[in-house]
Amino acid sequence: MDEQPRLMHSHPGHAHMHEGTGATDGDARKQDIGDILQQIMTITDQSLDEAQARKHALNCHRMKPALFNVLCEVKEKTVLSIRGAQEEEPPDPQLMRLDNMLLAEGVSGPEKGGGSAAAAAAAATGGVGSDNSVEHSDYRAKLSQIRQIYHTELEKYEQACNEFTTHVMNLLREQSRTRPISPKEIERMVNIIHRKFSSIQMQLKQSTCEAVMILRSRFLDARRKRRNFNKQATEILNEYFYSHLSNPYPSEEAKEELAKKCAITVAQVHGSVCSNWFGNKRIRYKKNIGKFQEEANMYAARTAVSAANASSHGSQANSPSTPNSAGSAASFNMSNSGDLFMSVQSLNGDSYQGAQVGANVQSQVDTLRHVISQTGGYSEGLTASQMYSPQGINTNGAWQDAPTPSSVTSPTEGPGSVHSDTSN
DNA sequence: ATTGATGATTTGTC
DNA sequence: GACAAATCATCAAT
Repeated sequence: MDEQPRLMHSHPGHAHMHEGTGATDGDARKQDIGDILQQIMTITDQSLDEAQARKHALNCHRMKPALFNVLCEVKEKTVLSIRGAQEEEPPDPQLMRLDNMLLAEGVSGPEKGGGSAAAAAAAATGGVGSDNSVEHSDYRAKLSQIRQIYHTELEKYEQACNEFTTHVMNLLREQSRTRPISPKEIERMVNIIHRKFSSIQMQLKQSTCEAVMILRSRFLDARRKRRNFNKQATEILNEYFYSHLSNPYPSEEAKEELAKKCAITVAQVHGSVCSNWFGNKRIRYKKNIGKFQEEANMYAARTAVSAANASSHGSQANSPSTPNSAGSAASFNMSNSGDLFMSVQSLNGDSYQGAQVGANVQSQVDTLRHVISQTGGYSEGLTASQMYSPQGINTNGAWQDAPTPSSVTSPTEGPGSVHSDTSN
């Protein structure tokens, strides 16, 4: 600013002739610019009170009502056209999809902290599948983290949206004093704002969905990561399987019981693991019985022992001298087993003695039958077909229609390379 | 690295 | 919904 005078005075004698006009003219212009700059510099200070004053002045202007009416008329015409162009847009399918997914994943939707806590507690007290439940809780922790972030962000957006909306509405209301603004227009504006914010929300939802998907792929899909059952678990399952060989379909309760006994992972929900196991076992056993012969013998023998021991408690005066499986099994000849079987049938059918008793005996019979078929394998087909009538014992023809253990192999040649199984 | 065993999932049927 | 069958994917021994 103070350069101007210096500039002026630095060349005093240069332009003699035009000194008068030129100097005064330039001086004035520069003074104007200076004023303008000054105004610009102070405009922020003015804007608050001075603008308010001006606005007030305008509102009080005598021409104002007339002008306002004119504006209203103009507006009337344009609003019509605007109203025509304005349409209700349906809910975005993309957004709906995201919403549904978030709901399904438990990110949005009702808080279920109590539920998950209860589940965790149950898993803990159940004492089963420590590693899997740990994995699961890890997953849940991550999920709830995502959930929390999502909610705080959403809330932030919501708040910002509301703030902005009220701000705009105030502004519009204020302006409506000087220019005609219908409530409809305000509403429209609010809609526009909401749409903008919802598009931001959609981005949030999108990224949340992505995060959840990644989490899923890292944890839940890792459920495919196989952990072999421990020996004890397989043993228990095998025991059940081979002692119910004629009908290896454990009931819900049985499955639950087995799952509990096996202490297999938390995935035992609804005994699905058991179902898997029995499904696999059935199919694989049936597919290649020879391969399972040894195992079958082992378990059959083992359960036969316990069965024999158990029954020796009662009327059956079996000497406890030899807990040898072969011995006890061999002690039953064919007719005997048949009788026993028949008695079991009648017992099952007639009496209310309690399901467990029947099932117990039944499993013993299964086991014994198996052992007998193994030990007395020399008379093959005849014995097998005569020994028990499969149709009678099981309600499910499918399993029994498949090759029966007794009729297929003899133990000596069984395990190794009996069947040239092209099936595998 | 290969391979058999095995738990889990998918697909189709009833 | 349960099951069988096929298939996938991993484990574990070699």
